[in-house]
Amino acid sequence: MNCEHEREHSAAARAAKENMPHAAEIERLAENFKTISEPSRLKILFALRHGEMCVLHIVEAVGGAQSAVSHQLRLLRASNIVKARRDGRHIVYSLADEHILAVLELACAHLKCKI
Amino acid sequence: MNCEHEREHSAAARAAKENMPHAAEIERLAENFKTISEPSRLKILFALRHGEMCVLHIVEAVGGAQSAVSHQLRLLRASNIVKARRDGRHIVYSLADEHILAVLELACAHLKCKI
DNA sequence: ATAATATATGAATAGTTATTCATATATTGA
DNA sequence: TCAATATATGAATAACTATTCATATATTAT
Repeated sequence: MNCEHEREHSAAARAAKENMPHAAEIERLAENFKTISEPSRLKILFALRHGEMCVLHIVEAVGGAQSAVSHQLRLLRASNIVKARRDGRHIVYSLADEHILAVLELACAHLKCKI
Repeated sequence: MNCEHEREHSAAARAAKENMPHAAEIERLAENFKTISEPSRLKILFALRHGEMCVLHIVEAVGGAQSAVSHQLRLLRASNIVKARRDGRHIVYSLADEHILAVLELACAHLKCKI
């Protein structure tokens, strides 16, 4: 490249290249963001703000088909965004850790929207 | 539904339903997360941690074709995740606000990965 | 053991998206 | 104005994903 900003910005470019996280970490991050980037899955997370719930209660809260919700829960679970425990014939879901809500709140702050 | 947890969890389900953010807000949120859920775009954000950069410097830092980077920058810009200003024949990009890095750091904390 | 309830899953389809290639636009210097 | 540099964009293809439908698995009560 042959850019006049060479002196000003190429140091930033070099630092950026040297400190770039490894591909595997970036892909894991991307995977996680992708998991929370679908409206139906976000709804599930907003629902679980109000406490743990079994699948049919989640279906009640977010709408849609049971099968669809189950598929989405599987993805959320695979990414460790929600956790599940069995209670009798129910599977009770809840948010996996405190980072989840914090990320949602930060994103809402960025968008200046109230949740 | 006919679930034994009716008494225990249905209050949470009702609260979840009543306090569910509007569809438009959820879609805006999802849109934003989707934008930061692709490895190539994440790389750009990690690059811009080190300061503002013009497109060719970003290309240098993250790799890939100029055209691809430009397309990705357009999406990041449309979601107000990066901002751009013209400086001569360059367009200089930077992170749009302090929430961006904060979200990345929270996500990294969740994944227990160091960035 | 059987029926009923709760949840999960495989396959198929329809919709979405990243990348590439070729080209267009915009700015500067000669 | 012309050439060179920097960035953006339209179209096409290939890869991915959400949803639906049908069905499977697991648990409990009778």
